[in-house]
Amino acid sequence: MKDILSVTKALSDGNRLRTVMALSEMAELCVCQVTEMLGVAPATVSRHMSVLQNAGLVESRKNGRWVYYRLSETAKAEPLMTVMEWLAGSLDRSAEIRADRKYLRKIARCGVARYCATGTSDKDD
Amino acid sequence: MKDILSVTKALSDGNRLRTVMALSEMAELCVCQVTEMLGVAPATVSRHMSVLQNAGLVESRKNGRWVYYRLSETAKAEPLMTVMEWLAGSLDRSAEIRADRKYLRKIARCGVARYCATGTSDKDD
DNA sequence: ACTACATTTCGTTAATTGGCTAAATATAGA
DNA sequence: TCTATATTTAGCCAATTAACGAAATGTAGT
Repeated sequence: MKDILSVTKALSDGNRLRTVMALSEMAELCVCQVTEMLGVAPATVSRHMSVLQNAGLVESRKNGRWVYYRLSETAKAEPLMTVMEWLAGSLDRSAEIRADRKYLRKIARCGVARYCATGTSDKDD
Repeated sequence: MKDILSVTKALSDGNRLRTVMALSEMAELCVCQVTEMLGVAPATVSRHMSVLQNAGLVESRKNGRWVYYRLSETAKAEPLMTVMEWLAGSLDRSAEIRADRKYLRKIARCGVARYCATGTSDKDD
């Protein structure tokens, strides 16, 4: 039962839910992008990602100074995918998730490295 | 997003997860049966049931002194059912859930009213 | 080696939560 | 009405957790 609980607990936090939804949109995100999206401290994001990773929901890939997270193969495989799809379906109507999506597209446009290096935020545009 | 969070939060506690699994087995259970199964105070069970009810996962029916809880129609309808099935599939291999099932059959045998009235437990048989 | 930056780990704090007991509420039966 | 039982609510306490800042770790470039 512990395995299941680690998954349901991982999905029981709003910021982690937003992150999972973002990853189902963007395929891959580095910590600094998620940090920007959520508007919390990098250390906080790092802990959230490790919770998601321990639950088996995401996998990571290191590239230089950056660590990219993506939905895990397990999470994309049945039957966990049905859960993800259910979340996606229900959350499509969420204003918060919609705002995240729009913002993520903006982040993606300026490129990860450039964004991280400058640290500038266009969130209030 | 609050709706989704209320569901994932409801499922992020071990005792509530055990209760949901029990309800997917037994169709209906009164608070005292769940109390016996979980081995916690009745007040604690009552609070757990209200969390599940607020999340829309269970519905209740009052009969005399007893309140029976069952999985809600919403919970049994798609797409939430896929989540429940996923939980069921994954938890089938859980020793804790198996023990609960066995114990619930014993509770069911002696009848709800009789069980609640006597308050005797056969848990250690 | 030194600097700069991304990420993680550590230590602390405030908020949340699951548990209990006690008290309140509701119902069945003497 | 009075008693017994089932459930809920309220109040409290201990454990968990999400957040932060500071410090540590790791990597790229000078």
